[in-house]
Amino acid sequence: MITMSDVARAAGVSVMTVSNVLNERTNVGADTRLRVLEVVEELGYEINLTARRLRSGRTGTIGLIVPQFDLHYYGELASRISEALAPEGMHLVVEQSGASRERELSALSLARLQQYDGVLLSAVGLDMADLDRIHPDVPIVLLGEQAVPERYHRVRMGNVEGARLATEHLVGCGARRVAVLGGKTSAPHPEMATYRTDGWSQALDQAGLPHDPALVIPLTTYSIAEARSAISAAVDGGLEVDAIFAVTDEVAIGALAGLHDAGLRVPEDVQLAGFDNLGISAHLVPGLTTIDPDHPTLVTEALRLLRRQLKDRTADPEHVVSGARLVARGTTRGRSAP
Amino acid sequence: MITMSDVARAAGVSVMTVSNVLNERTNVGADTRLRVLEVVEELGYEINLTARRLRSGRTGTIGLIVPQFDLHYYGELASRISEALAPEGMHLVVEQSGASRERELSALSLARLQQYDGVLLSAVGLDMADLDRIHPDVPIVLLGEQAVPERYHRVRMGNVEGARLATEHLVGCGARRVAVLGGKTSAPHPEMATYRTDGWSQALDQAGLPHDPALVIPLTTYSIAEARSAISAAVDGGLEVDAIFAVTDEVAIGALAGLHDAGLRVPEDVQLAGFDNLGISAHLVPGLTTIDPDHPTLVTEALRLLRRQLKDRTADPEHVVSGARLVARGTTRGRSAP
DNA sequence: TCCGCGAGATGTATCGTTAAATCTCGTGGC
DNA sequence: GCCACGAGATTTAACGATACATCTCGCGGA
Repeated sequence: MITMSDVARAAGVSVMTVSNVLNERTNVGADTRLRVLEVVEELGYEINLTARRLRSGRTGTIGLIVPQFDLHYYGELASRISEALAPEGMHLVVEQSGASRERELSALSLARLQQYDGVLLSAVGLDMADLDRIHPDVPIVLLGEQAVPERYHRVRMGNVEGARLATEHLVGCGARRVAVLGGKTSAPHPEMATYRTDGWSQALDQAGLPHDPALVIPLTTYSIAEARSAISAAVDGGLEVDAIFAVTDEVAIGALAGLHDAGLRVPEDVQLAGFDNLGISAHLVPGLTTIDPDHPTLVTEALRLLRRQLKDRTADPEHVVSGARLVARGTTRGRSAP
Repeated sequence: MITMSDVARAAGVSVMTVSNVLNERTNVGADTRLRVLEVVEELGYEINLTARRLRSGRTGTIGLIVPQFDLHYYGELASRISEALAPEGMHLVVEQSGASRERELSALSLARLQQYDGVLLSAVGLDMADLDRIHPDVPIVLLGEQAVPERYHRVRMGNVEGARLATEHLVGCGARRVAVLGGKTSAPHPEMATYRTDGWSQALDQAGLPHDPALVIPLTTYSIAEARSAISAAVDGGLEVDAIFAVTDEVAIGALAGLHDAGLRVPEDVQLAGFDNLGISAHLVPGLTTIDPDHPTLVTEALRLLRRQLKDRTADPEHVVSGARLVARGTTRGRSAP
């Protein structure tokens, strides 16, 4: 391994001068700078980021912690963030916390957090108390829906509003019995599913429709496979619905398959709406009606909050909520979106 | 920040003893060990991985570099690898190289590679010459299909064989004009698309079917959206086919939508087969016939090759090819898979 | 002539940990 | 009673970079 002192020796200057050149600091003569750069090139020297980090604290790397790589939502999120950071010379690495409280806590250990200049955390397994226990010296922005202590900076979607829009749309398209797939009416701590179920519930109230508890179909992993079998089972079990609000697009994809298994047509027999507006959702057959949570704003805002903390550790925490917009497609019988 | 010497002072021992305790080394008395652990707990001390890495070289972290987070294949890959590493106490972080040569090279800079104990590289933008130029001191295993210098350890799928199986299956189900979506007949360097096109081509030869160059529909990003519009455009342009072999499932999903746009039914008018057996493929409507590249083996073998290099830097390079298996589902008219 | 100044370069201490060498005893063999 | 031995603990010197203080000069002003 070639170090800075190898370069310094070869260029006939001090280590400090090499460091100054590479960090574009002042007080280096033009000719010296050139000589150093030549030698760097010639020896193929590259800086040791570990050493720099230990000494200076800066890493140039942002960490994103997500529950699962293979939920499409997180893949898209990671991709967007990575692209947004690239032009600033920052660099994203993604870790999977595995959706369990235990692994999420381990991903949030000081040891692991220290490795980043900042962390974007999309937690699901942690509750308020866990988050309260963590006092990292690294800027963190929470992405997500669960309740969090005030001191955290945070960006989230307009869950209740979005779910209400989706459900209203289903009702507006003639639905009278709207199930919520992945719904959750009570939980020790509010989270994505409870908020979206609230929105569903509000829309039903507003429309004067009853909400039969049988219409809430719970899920635990929110995977396509689980959603599919849940829907199949529900229909086989005699559940009668004319519409389904799926709490995520991933779940809606499973519902599409499950309804097909049960011999029901979408949207003729049962209408369907999701939430997230995944890239794939526009390309399903039929196209999935869904809620667009305004991904670009989510990303922009999350990075803005992060940069703000990077500049000023004591910046006041901010909670940002992105707007929700309905995207009507083939799984519902309404007119197309504007 | 609390350091080891804070712990040492509080426990009335030397820093080295704390280090010995935390690293479970011998020559520490039982009572001393307990006292140290108590103090660690009490102060909430966590090791500084950066310092450890600088001194010892070990990081406990494996890097996975993929072109795009939002291609479903890579999300699933990352998830599988992450789960496989967890029980060994190793830890996966994923980076996106953005599919461009430039960004891929930057992800492979010594500086970035040094951060990991080992690297799994799923490169697409790099050619043989680029890979030949890189001489990292970190164990690398290449995952993927392009031609690579002999000295690299590598795991890949049975591309040609798989593509042949898929195409044979289509032909066996009565297809006579089989297009290859995402196909590429010539390229400066062989890659995923060329190998799979070769397999398609072999199957046609074997069946005595001509391969009209118009049947090769090229793509550049292999995204769902691109595939969809390519198929729409091809059909609108007068292309007549009774089957499509899509080089990836992602592309097949786009084809499904594109065929629907063109008013063609699957599998009645046009049969369809993909490659990769993504998680979602079983849950499309109709279910996607595809090639299963044996993901578990791919992951197991990749990690085996990595561990082998971790143990012995000079281990002879190995090239592993996983087996391909047809999974017949609703997009083709054959009997179901065994 | 002398001093102050600043550009250009260097020296030194340090970040927090670990490898390797060293020190300190109590014990058992002869 | 002496010495070898090894468990238990400590000391020392890095790992490769950077922050900060310092040094050297040539030059212009008093």
